Amino acid sequence: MNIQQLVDRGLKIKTYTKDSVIYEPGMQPRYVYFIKTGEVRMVTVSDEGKEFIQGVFKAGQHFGEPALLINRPYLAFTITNKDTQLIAVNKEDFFSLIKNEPDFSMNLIQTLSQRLFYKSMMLEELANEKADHRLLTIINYLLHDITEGENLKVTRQELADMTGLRVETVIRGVKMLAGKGLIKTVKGKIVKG
Amino acid sequence: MNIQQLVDRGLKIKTYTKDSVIYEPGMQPRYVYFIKTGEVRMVTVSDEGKEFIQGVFKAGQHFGEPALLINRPYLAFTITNKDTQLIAVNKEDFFSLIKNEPDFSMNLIQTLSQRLFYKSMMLEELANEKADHRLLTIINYLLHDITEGENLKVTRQELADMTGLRVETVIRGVKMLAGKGLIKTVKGKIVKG
DNA sequence: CACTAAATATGACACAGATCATAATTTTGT
DNA sequence: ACAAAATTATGATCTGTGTCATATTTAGTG
Repeated sequence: MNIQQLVDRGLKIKTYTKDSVIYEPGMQPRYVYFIKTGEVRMVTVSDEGKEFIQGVFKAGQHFGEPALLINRPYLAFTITNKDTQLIAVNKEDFFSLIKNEPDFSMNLIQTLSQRLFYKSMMLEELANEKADHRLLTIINYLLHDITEGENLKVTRQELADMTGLRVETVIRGVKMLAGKGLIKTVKGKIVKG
Repeated sequence: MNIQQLVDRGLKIKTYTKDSVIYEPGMQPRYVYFIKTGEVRMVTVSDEGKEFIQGVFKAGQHFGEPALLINRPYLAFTITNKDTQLIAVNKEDFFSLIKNEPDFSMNLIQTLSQRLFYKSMMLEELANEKADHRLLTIINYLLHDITEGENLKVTRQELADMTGLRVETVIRGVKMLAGKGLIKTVKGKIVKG
């Protein structure tokens, strides 16, 4: 099932401006959201206001399935990173997608597996590893998605919010890793290759 | 799909004694494991030998799907907590289960969703929260599975390995939480109610 | 019931990373 | 090309939890 097919079925496209909140912790889930254009981040926020990035979702992807499927209130905020168009698919329709479209079902299983893999990796890092190790792991993970010579389009703050560290620690850590030759930086940007 | 049906199909039951390693990090996954009897833990281990418990799986459950489904080497060890009987289902059979048994497929999706939920919760805790908060969160999570008056059958070491803390910190933390009346303990055991 | 092993407990000290303050650099918008 | 904003950078402290050492209590075994 892709976006076009959902549109063909007559589902409405909702438009959100950058930094809109789609849902927040405690809300009872009613939809799965398919992203037509734009990008969202899923973040949990501590009492002291510190953010942790649970995931980032882009055009063509969907989010919010787990809470809907196990019928539990959301744990996280989901917030648009850019102007974003979403299609909200209700519970009934989503369940029938799973039941009636084997390809979609298989795809969903693999998507969930991938997310589990990432979270397992990060849990190990947060539970057991120090700042430098955490940073190197995420950076290498993110470098997979880009080509030689390109640079990572993430700020130190975002790296901090993915690793549970503070910006200052990330800044010092990245500098140290670059010094040791474990990563390459150009004008502060982390570069692949 | 349940264990009996797998046996009926002629799949072999393999027996492992307590503390046997089923698979370890780096190995290429070939099977999904269904547990007939016993219990296994999935743990990642840091360079310094510190364990983190990624999950515990009991009779009737299966494990090892994500790595197989996305075709990536294991991140974790899986080790039996007791004498355990397993049925190893190969990739082909597992994929055909998903394709041909809609109920199994739906069930798997919900299982994966539940695991994601747990991991998201723990990531937030490890990234943003201090020892006491982490402890209270896990303890409350574990208390869900037992009835009033019963006590948690986990050691402080196991709590430590689930939260990324050290035993001593868990011991002090549990004592503190009990002192504040946030949890109840009897002879050191954490009791529900 | 005694003996042993495992789990819980407690104190003293060390240290990675948080926190706070302030500055330099790079990016963005007009 | 310039100003404002965002990001990166750096130094000085503070602090929660790790580390180490040793003791006490509880559980398990013949």
